[in-house]
Amino acid sequence: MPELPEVETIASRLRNGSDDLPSLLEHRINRVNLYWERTLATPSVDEFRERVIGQVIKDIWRRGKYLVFSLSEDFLLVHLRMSGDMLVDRNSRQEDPHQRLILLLDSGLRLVFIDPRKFGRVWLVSNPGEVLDGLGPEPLDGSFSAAEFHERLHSYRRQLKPLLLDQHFLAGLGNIYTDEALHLTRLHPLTISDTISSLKSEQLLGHIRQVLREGIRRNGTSIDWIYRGGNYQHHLRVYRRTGEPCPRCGAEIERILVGGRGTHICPNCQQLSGFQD
DNA sequence: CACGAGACCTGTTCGC
DNA sequence: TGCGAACAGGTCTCGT
Repeated sequence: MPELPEVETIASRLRNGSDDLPSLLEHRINRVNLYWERTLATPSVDEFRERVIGQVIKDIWRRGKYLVFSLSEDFLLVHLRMSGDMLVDRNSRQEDPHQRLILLLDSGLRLVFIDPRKFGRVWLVSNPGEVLDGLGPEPLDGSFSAAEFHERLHSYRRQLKPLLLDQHFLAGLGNIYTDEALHLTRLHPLTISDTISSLKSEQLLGHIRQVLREGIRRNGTSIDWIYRGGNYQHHLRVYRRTGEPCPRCGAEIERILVGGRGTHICPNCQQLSGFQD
C-alpha cells in the first residue's frame, strides 16, 4: 500500500488530526506494546521501551516512504513496506490480529502499527540520518530541477523502471505511480536510462509530479484489503488494468515482468526503441 | 556496475 | 467445491 502519496496522507492525518481524532502533537508516550519483535529494527526491545517512554511527539512528517516522528529526545522512523498502516484509535477499541506495535499515549489515544505481512520496520534513533541519509531527492521538491533529473538519469545505464523504484535514485516512487508516470510519458519501462532525451526527462519528471500530487489529493490509492481511505484507484490508467483498453489509444494493456515486478504498459503507446526523442 | 533470484511474511485471487 | 499456484503499494543480500 504505501508509496509517497499514501505515506504523506498518513503523516498529515497524524500531524493535523482528522474528523473525530485530534493531532498527535504534544502527546506523551506512556507505554509500549510490541507484538512482533522483528518489527523493531533498532534498538533492542528493552532499550526501546526504556528510551521511548516519556518522550513527547513534537512533529510528524514524511521523507521518501518513511514516516518520521520527531520526539522530545529521539526520532521514531517507520517504514510501512508492503502492507503496513499507521492509525490512531481510542484505548477501548478492539484488538486487531495484525497489530505489531502499539504506543499508548497520555490522552488515552493509541498509535497503532498494523502490518499483516510483517515486512514493516520501526527505528528509534538519535540521528535520523542513520536511516535516511541514503535516500535520493524528493520528487516534489521544487528545488529539484528537470536538468538535475536528466543528469541523474544519465549517470546510470540502467533499465528505467527499476531505476525509478530505487530509493537511492529518487525517494518515494513505488510500483503504482511508476507505471502511471511511464505510461503518461509514453516511455517503455525497459528504456535504458542514459538514452533518454532531455525533453523526455523533463516530461517524465512532470508526470511523476502529476501522479504523485493527484494521488495525495485523493488521499492515496486503495487496492485490496490493506489500505483504505484513498480513492486514486479510480483514476489509474494502466496499473492492474491488464486486458482493459488504454485510455489514450484503446489498445489492450499488457502485464509484463520488469525487475521482478508486475508492470503494466500500453504496447502501442510505450514502445521500446534505441532512441527516445 | 547492473541484473536476477531468493528471502522476508500473510492473505486473496486465479486456474484447473 | 477444493486446492495449490500465483500474486500483492517494498527492500535487502547474494551470486553472476
